[in-house]
Amino acid sequence: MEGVGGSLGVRKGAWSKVEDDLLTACVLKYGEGKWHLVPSRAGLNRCRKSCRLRWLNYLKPSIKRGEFSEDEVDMMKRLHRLLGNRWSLIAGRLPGRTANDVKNFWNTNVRKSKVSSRKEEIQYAEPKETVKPHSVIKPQTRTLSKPSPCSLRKWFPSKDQDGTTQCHITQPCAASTECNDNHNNNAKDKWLGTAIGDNGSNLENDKYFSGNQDWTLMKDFNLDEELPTDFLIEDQSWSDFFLDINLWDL
DNA sequence: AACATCGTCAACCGCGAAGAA
DNA sequence: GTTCTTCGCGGTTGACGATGT
Repeated sequence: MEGVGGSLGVRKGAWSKVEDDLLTACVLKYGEGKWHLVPSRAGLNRCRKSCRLRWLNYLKPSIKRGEFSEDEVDMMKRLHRLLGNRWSLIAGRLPGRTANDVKNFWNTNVRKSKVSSRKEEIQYAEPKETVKPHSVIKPQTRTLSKPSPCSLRKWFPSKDQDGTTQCHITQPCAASTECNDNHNNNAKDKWLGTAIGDNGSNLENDKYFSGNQDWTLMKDFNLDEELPTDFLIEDQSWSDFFLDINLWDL
């Protein structure tokens, strides 16, 4: 792996202490971001991607080293069941852990243990009752074509007069024409990140899905009676949907 | 001691999304 | 609307140390 790689003469492979020091000094001075400027600023013969990765996965001061605690592993399993291989989202809920750490840990420890210990997998990955195989939640359920106008946290679907599903906050959403099921993955991620308390939000916050005062206590709301069912995927109720993303119930 | 195999984890690659031009 | 650039992500690779034979 070591050596000068590529036709452009950009260095690849393991990082030296000197390179680490240069990169650290650069990021501390200029801050994270603008990675395309980092190699020249730091005086490194590395590509921007390599610089970014080295910082985020190894040099960043907040990174926690050492073994994963039982709690972390437990949380990881729950989140993985919820999110699938969304390592960055999972890592976001594990302070100090990077997506790469989580991914590596999962691929080595958890996967391995699943092979040798089918029992534990059943405990985490399958419902006790043999209903349907539990599918990993992919936020195709209700996503937004653009995250901003619907505001994601404030957004909520309802049926309009002509029968089309629209987004409403306290006022009809400005982007209502885009609020059908045709939404992109980034919005899904942001929405889901919001739903699980990304951005440092509190999972226990009962008002999490609010934005409209009527929805302040979502857990107490009778979802199935009040919400439009045409927004749900087949054979799913709103209760099912919100149940799925209630981490505290996992 | 020598070799083979396994496990870990840092690093690379390719792709898609988003924003700017 | 199209093209280009940048960023961020997940999948994969490969170096290297540990362990087994």
